[in-house]
Amino acid sequence: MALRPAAPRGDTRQQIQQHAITLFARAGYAGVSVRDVAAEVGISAAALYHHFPDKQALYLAAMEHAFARNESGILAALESELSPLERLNCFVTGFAALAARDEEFRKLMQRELLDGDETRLELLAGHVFRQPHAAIVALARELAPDLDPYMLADSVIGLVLFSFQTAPLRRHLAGRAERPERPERPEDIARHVMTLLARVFAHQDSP
Amino acid sequence: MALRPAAPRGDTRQQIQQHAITLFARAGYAGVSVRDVAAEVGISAAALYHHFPDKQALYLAAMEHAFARNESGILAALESELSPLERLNCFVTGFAALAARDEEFRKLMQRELLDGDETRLELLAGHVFRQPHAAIVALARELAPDLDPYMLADSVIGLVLFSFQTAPLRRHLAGRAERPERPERPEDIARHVMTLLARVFAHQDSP
DNA sequence: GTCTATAGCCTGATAGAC
DNA sequence: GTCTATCAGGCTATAGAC
Repeated sequence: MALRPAAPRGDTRQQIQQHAITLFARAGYAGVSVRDVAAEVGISAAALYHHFPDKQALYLAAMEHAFARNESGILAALESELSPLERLNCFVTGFAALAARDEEFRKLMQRELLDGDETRLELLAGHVFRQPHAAIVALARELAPDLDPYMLADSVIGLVLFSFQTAPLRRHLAGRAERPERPERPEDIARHVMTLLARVFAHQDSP
Repeated sequence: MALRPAAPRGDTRQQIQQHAITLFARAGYAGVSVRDVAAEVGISAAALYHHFPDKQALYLAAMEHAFARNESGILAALESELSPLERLNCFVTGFAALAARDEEFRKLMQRELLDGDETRLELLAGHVFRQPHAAIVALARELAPDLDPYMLADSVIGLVLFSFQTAPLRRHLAGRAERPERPERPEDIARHVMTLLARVFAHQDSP
């Protein structure tokens, strides 16, 4: 230790990626300039171009980094030995926690759904959605064989994510007096979603 | 008639708004230049500035136009004299049809949820969400008094919208062989959502 | 690996003729 | 109401010194 001056290592590239994630999540691809990212890192734009060939490559690398850092956590909950409903609960709880914890990740997903070309959608699918989605489809088949498992899987993910998407709109919707100022805790969202889903699955068990 | 040359009236302003909606929905505020809009309309950028003081005002006017043109349709379904569940069904069906019919409108909503400042979120809430949301909250209170009506209202809207949001991701998710090529008809989405919700509400009626 | 400097283009916005 | 011409500044990306 103490061999290196003060802060940085040879990881300028990773630092750039990290700041790029922050800015791209906040303002989107077109809303962020290469200069913006460089300034945030504390280097010149020319220096940044030493690490990435162009803006597109920087963006792609940032996305890959943002998606990869959440890859492991999502799937784990779905692979345990618990009962189907308990596995679903683990996923919903974990996914809500993730969406709350890594807002940049969530916003980048939303932006890709709007702007992503085939390359970037494939990146998003491969790193984030494909495996959990398949696992939830399988779960859906077990829990509600009479429903379309694909649509149901979409719905599960959508129920969790939409609560976060609409968060900025909330205070414009309710009468402030009537609506208590809720901090939108991810546990509350997860519990709500699981309440709905439990009823959906319970229905056919006692028709 | 035949008093006017060929096509245009004094509605250049509206034509600009219409093309602005198209472009802003496709690429977002930062991704569209004033020149882009002008070119699409077939006039110069300077001419456009005769109708709007600056880009921001153009964007706001375009949003207002896009939101206002869908204002009336959304609420109607919720105000009929049908039973609560039937009213909900009318809303879900109508909202899904709207989301499918006016993709620009849907994308602009998504973009505002990501980028909207307080002014623009208030615009979105006032024109699109406030009244239907309140009506669904009231419906939720009737149909499931033991659930949080606000979260439930969010969930209803989210269930419908998320299916459209994730549409571009679909073909990257499923094994093509396993997954039939579905054109994602809004009726199918509405029926699926209502199947889920009917089970949610049925549960307490026969516990 | 970082800098300054700069090329070449695009941007929002304006001036003034018609 | 529309145009051409233009401004000042920002953009991506590169060149070349250190």
